[in-house]
Amino acid sequence: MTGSEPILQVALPVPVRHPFDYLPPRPGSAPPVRPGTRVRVPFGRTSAVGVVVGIARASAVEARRLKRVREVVDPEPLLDPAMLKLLLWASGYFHHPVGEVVVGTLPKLLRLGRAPKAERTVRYAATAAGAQALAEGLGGAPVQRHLLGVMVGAGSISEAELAAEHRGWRRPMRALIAKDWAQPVSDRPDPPLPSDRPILNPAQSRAVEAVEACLGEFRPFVLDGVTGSGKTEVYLRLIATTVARGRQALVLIPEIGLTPQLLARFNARLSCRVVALHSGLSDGERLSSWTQARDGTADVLVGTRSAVFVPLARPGLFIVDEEHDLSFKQQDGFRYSARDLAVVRARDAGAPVVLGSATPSLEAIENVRRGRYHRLDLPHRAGGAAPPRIDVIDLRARPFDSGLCDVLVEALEQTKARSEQALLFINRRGYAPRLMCHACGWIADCDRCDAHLVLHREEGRMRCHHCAAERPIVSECPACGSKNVRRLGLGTERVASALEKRITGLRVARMDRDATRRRGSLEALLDRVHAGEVDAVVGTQMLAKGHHFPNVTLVAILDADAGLFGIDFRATERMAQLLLQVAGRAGRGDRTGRVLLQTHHPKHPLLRVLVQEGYRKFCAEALTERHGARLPPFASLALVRAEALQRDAPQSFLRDAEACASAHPHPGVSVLGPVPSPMERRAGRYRAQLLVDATSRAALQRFLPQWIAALESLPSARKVRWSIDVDPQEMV
DNA sequence: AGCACGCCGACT
DNA sequence: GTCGGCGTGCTC
Repeated sequence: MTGSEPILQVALPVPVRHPFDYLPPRPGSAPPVRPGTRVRVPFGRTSAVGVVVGIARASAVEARRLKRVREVVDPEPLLDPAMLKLLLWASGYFHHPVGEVVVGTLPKLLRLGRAPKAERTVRYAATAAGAQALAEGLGGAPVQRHLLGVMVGAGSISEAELAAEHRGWRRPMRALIAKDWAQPVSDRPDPPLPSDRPILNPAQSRAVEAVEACLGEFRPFVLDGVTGSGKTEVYLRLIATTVARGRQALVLIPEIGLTPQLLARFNARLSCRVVALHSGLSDGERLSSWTQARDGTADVLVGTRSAVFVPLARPGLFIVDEEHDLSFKQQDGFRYSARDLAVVRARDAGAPVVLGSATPSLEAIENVRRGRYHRLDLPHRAGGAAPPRIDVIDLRARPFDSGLCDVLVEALEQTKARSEQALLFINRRGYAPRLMCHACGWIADCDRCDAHLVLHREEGRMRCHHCAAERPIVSECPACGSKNVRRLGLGTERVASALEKRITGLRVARMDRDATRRRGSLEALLDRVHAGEVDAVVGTQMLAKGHHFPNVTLVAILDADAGLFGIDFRATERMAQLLLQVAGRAGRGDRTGRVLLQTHHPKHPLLRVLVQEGYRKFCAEALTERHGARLPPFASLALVRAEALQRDAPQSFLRDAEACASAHPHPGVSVLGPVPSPMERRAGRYRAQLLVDATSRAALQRFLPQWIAALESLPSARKVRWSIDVDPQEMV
């Protein structure tokens, strides 16, 4: 169909792989709508906000079925060509519907059609009278005096900071304002003066100089720095230089609870405007950060993976901290890799990208070997602290109780005697991961998943860690009536309570998702550890991630076996990274640390190489293995997952999918499966998967588009929910 | 994703 | 006789 009017191709937030064609709002009249502009369009029986992604001269849809754009939302395109290009590229590469990518990654308020707007943050400051009243110790309730003190100390304070000081701050603030002791101040604060810069060590200087020499051109760097070697300091210098040259920096960080600490450090050190984007923000705050980054009123954007989709007015530097971290890959819906997209963005923008980690991913290491990425080493801990000693403890030869062997107990007692602290790592929350009848072998299982229920003693419940199921704890076997029901295995709760019994006076804290669920409880726990009110912390993954505990000199990994025999080919890589990240918590400051690693497999080759020869050697061996097995980074994978309430539906769909692939073979592409997922039933649904193995990204991307089109028209596809995961990180 | 249409069970 | 269950199909 060819018409005289242009056709607007509009991405709408629906799971449909193509954009929808519309006619412009008024024939001829209004200025032409450019790509990147939001429009409100009639859609089915309702209306929707979408983004114009292209303009065509003709449409494949019959002219009489074309509707007209109802309203142009943006006077100027919301998304610049660079961001639109990235989004369309991501939609194509990860094979996710264009509307869910282009519209779905916008902040909620923009999705709803609101104008981009930098929220004016309201701040409060003490008046001169207030400061005087405080100095003279004049009346006022304790909370009022506290808030007054904070305002006098900090100059001014935002609503968010006030909420952190005191939850019900509004009423006392009103009282202070009524007495003319405080007043709202409208404008944003002046950027703080940078505090003193630490002197860089030679390795840090070399890293900074190497990247600075490339500002203004695309160059990927891997900043390989052991824990405590001062990677953040390198970032700060690079950001300062970038901003001084009039450019912006984007810093991606993993999804962990220490964004506020990192932001505080950035704010204290950078004399420019830093905004954040993470899960703790309100919709208004998200819109504000987005707008400031896009308009260039902010110089630095620090955020978790979704921040990779925020436009920048003057992009100059991209940083991905802890690039090996899994949280950069979205695990549902639009399964993108923020780390890889940051590299694509840097290339498009002609800017350097720095991928930092103490334990770089095998992909990053291989890219260095091929000369595509440039490696920067920070081999020494800042301040010259010695690396921790790692002792492998053979559990086979030794009695141990609740995960605590004699060597560990003794080490804990010595640590406490020296008034130092210990971290104990166990990758399972709850009290015991199984409840079993000793008489008949019955085990408490989830009804809806292929998983055991985990006993949570404090709550008095058994909970499934894969769905919402929970039940009260039974003391009698429901199968045979025996009272001999035993709690098997270890979780953080059990280890913590065993520790308290075993070592009298030991002050134990727990750090896992259960213990830190409440807002602010993680911060409170960290404060207690820093204040020395805790001798030992028992925790999960969370412990591994970047918290600074200067007084910790002992780290124990209670069950190093868990990751040695995983089904996922990446299990050992993950295990190695986790071990080193946890071990990195030991011995900061001027004290040497010690790491105890409990295992039943002390001779396991992974442990031996890792402990005796280090991460580099481990990676070299792992890469040799991957090369032999033709696995990533020497191959490119995609995973099709399917799930359904009927047991056979996922497998029969995937068998049809496999048949489609075999009917049209592609060079360099093979399809393996289908196989049931490692946990076949989850939340009441049966799941299966099909692996696509290609010799290269190019081969994979040549194969996928037409194959996916074929899958969409399979009758068996309508009996399942299916999705495709390009470059899958987890095979679950 | 919404939101309809469309045929089969328990209620006024 | 209706209200409503969620299977199936479409949205330019």
